Amino acid sequence: MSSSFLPASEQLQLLTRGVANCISEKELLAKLEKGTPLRVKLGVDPTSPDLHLGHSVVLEKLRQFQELGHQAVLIIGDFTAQIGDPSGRSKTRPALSREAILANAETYTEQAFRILDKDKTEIVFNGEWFNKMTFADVIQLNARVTMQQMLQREDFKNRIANDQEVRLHEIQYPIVQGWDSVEVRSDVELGGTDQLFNILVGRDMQKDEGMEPQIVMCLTILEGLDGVQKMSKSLHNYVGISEEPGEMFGKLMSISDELMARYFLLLLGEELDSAMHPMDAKKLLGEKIVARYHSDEAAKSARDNWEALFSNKDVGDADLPEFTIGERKDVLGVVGDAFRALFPDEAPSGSQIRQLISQGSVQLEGEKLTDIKARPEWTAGQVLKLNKKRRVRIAG
RNA sequence: GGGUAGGUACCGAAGCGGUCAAACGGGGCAGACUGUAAAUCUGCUGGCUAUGCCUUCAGAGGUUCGAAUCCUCUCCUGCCCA
Repeated sequence: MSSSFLPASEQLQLLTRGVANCISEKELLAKLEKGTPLRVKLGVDPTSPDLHLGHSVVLEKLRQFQELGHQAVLIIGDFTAQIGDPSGRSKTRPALSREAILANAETYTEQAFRILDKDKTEIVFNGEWFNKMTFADVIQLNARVTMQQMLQREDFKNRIANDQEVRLHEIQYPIVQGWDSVEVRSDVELGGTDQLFNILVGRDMQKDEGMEPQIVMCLTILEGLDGVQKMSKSLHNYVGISEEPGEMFGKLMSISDELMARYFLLLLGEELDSAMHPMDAKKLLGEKIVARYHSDEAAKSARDNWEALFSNKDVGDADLPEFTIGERKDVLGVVGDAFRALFPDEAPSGSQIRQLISQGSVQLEGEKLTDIKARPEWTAGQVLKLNKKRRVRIAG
């Protein structure tokens, strides 16, 4: 068994690549040298059903552990999700219903296994132990940490400094999450740098229980498409890992050059080739990421299609969703119908559509349609541009 | 429990009887310029069957020709004291 492991020092080198914070490498090396599979914990909150590239950074690291022969322990925080992780938050999180959490957990794991090796992953729900606790147990748990420790956290400190509320259940979060480490007897815990505090609490609790404390491994937080805030669904700056190839590629093409370099590093583990034209580099990034979650062919065609649409403006044979003109033939009606039919999730309001039209965003074969009441001759095969990202082909 | 400051659109924040769908900033969207980059300039940013109509300024009532603005009660939050 142990013979199948790479030498500990080699493993260490691989594992610490791209890691922002490791406490401590020395201890990790010692654990690796034992030659037995390590239990690597990753706690996830099923608060949002869609996994995106931001989550992928840490999942990729976990997979790396798996590849080296270690045991991944994925904790679904069905219980903790009801508290809501206050990390990096300036406000209290809304609590989720039990049903929503379970449904999210389902889609979450399904997506996580696009990255992780399912056969080498142990999945546990932390409700398993927390739901059994009595109030007395909870008090006991709370007795292990001090108020001062909890208040040391950035998030709380900031909120207090800004006269914003901090609710008591929120300061329970690190305690609860830390206890997970004791329950699963983790050797290593992964998380974003914003999880440092939480993970350290787990380490303390293990020590308290007489266990060998877990290694803390924090990965850099991936910025979202805006390049400023962290990638998150609620900020609408994310690329979902199960998004369509074209969608993925398009989103990645809209990022800034600066951010592109970060993505190369954090998502691909590569240094950006500065000799490359930024545009080409970005296309390469897009292709590689699409290839990772779909296929090489999908990546190639996403790129070709994108280039046809946006670079060459040769819309002729680009692959576009087809829209069949309905009852309404006026510009306002057609644009509204097209959004509702093909992009219902992002359909703008009537007023917003009016704006798109009057501001020249809506174009038929490159010609701006600025009159909402106009009734152009809609001909099959023509390309109607709705907004910056969306175009449709008029169906016959 | 006492005192005190507050609750305004996506966020921050003005407004304190009419000219308020509500200044300003951020964010977002759109156009020009580009590489669907950045920077810059410009416009827009409650909804609708749209030269008008409807619903908003924590909630419920009230005063008034007229309220985000005044009064009453209720709910919520910060800070100080206990």
